[in-house]
Amino acid sequence: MLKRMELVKIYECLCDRTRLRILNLLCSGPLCVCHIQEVLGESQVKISRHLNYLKTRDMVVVQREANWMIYSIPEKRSRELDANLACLQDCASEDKLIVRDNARLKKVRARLRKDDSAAAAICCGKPGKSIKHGKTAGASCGC
Amino acid sequence: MLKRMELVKIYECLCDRTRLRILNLLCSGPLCVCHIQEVLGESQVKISRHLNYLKTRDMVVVQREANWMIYSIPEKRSRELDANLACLQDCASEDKLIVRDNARLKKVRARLRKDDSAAAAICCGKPGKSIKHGKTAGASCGC
DNA sequence: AACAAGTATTCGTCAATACGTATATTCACC
DNA sequence: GGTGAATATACGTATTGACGAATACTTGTT
Repeated sequence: MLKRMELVKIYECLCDRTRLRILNLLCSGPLCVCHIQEVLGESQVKISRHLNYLKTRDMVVVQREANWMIYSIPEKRSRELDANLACLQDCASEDKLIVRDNARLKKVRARLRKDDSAAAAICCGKPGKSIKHGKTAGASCGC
Repeated sequence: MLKRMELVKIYECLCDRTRLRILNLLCSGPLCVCHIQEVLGESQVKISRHLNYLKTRDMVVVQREANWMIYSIPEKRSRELDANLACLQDCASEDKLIVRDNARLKKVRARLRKDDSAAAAICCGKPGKSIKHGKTAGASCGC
């Protein structure tokens, strides 16, 4: 009956390790599910479910890009969300796991920047299989 | 098996409305249970249980003062806790309930400062009943 | 239409938490 | 030792959330 206060909603999203890691990643830009999955090393179901949890609480927004769902932190953010994400970014650097995530993400992003088609081969198709995408820009998920 | 990361532990404490309100109050100084109870307008059991939750997670420390248990934010705080409490203080002013709590707390504290014995009559004994405490400093819980 | 890749949902289960009621504990004072 | 005030704990219950396994959905390609 009591409307959950905005702040509590934010903390509910942050109080799970996996969601915390996801939000930390998204702070550096939009990502598709498979990249989040790759960086965190967690199962697809787990990632997807936590993303849904975040989405229903307006902590992230989604946008379809061909086969891929690109998740990101919303452009318009409440002051509370902004402050807490900043705080998270500030504190997260103390945590080993987060640091590792950031390092992995950096590699992934570098890989994507370096070569779009190579990126596609890894991101949007398993290595070893020859998947070619036509229309989609650069044949990558674009995140 | 996985040690809960410090940050998650903090967010777990913050993700409940009542605990959030309690921590907000304690940010302005130590308080005994009955004062927290008075300000929040919640049952004693509820307050006590949430305080215990916070205590077991090292978010608050306790000190007995005669009949009263004085809860406070620990002197030594992790960087994460410091940052998040600051963030909380910053954000909390947006929330009506928190604002109301702060106003009520201000009144309580003013009342305590004004007259120690009067404070005792309200804080540590129900008004109308004549309870006299001897030894305890000022006959109040001292928070 | 069939297929494969990326992602979401359903189902069943298990653990954690929130809360009210009742009861226990601890302390100061008589 | 008994009493009352302040606080904590036990018990029962309802809710929520996390997770794995299996399955469904959506889209682009052939």
